Amino acid sequence: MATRGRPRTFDPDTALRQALDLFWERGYEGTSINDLAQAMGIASPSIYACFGSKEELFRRVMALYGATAGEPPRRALREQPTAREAVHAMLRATADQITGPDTPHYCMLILAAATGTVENHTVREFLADRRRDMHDTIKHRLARGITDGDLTAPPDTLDGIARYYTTMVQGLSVQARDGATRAELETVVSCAMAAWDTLAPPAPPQADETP
Amino acid sequence: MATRGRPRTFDPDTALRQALDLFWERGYEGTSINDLAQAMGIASPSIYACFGSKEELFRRVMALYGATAGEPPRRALREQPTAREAVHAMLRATADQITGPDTPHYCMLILAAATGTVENHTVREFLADRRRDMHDTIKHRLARGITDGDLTAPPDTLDGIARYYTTMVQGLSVQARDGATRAELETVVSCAMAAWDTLAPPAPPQADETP
DNA sequence: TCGTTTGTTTATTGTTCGATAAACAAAGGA
DNA sequence: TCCTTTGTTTATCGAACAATAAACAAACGA
Repeated sequence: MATRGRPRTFDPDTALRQALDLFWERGYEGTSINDLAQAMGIASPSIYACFGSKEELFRRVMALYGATAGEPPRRALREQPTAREAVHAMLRATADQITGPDTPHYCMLILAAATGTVENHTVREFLADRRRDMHDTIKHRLARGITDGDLTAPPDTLDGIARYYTTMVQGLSVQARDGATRAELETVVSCAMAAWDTLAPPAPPQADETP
Repeated sequence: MATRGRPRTFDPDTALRQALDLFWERGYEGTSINDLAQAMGIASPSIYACFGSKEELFRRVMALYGATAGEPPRRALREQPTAREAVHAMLRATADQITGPDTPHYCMLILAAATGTVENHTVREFLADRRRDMHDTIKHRLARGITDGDLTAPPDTLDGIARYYTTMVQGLSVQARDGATRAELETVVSCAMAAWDTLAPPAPPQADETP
């Protein structure tokens, strides 16, 4: 049972990318179905047939956003050899991402639905959940630093340090939204990293390592 | 020419406070005129007669917000004796403010209109202007620290340091919105202050300093 | 070819949006 | 006592909102 019925005249992935562009620019509530239909090049019934509802479309869009724009900071966190380098690279990747020439200057996850009507509460909480995931991801990376031996912070401080750098990422998004340049964000990142050695002193004798 | 015509049956200041409560909860676009009329206890034509339009009402509300909720952080910045204490107290006052028991857990200035429809662009820029004022205010306080002799940072780093602490304040708002407690914000503030001595070494022969 | 299935097109649905017109009410000035 | 002024009340305005019903179109299986 493969292809019964009239074939679709548009590519859902392409349409999703076009929806992403518009949601990114105007946020969830600032984007109407009519605007979306026009940007996606289809009529509104096709949106509902393919994606279900405005909220479901937005969730699909956010998945795409996470897999594309959200990937560089996450990769930095994952691939850098030490916790310090990982956090630093993540902050720089974030600064890059939110000052790109072809996209709005902020992180969708943070500003696309911060406040709004009562009826859209579930959408805001959906984004809030993803933001809380950011904190967990950073915290786990710090814990890995302890396991790897490149980080010697007291384990009970990890949550606070992770929250501190999460807060930085979220603040950077507001800064970029308000017109801060990439260079200005770099100074902020440098300040944020200046706290590192106080918060997490480097491991003293790093001679022999790697079992 | 004093009081001609029918006297007003409501107190504009009280109505403004009630409008503040609702705008604070739902943001600019999330709050409708009907909602406002109900919360203010008057009919919508009275809103227009007294305040002009939704946008003008919101600007009045934000002035009230700045004079009330916005005052403690500003006062901390103004009244603390050293730049370091001023910034630290400002961060703590901000954390207090955005985790209060009777108000939404975020700063209106930062999250009440982050994204939205094209037609409300002027409202978003109005808030963005006020946020840029935050940066200027902090920067001037740092400059005063140099004049007062309690701060020995290179003058060309003041903008970056000010932007760093502005970014912190803005990030804290997102954290509180997502449910971070006052205690959790305190750990973030501590981390933020850990960067201070690296960024701005304390003046050597200065008498006082209180941890 | 014909019936079934699926997608698109067209035309709306009822609701809510910000904002007003018109009628009515309460005050001062003459 | 009118007349003017100002505010409230009532009833909307046209536009935009998210979401659909119904009619039409294009594919497959038989």
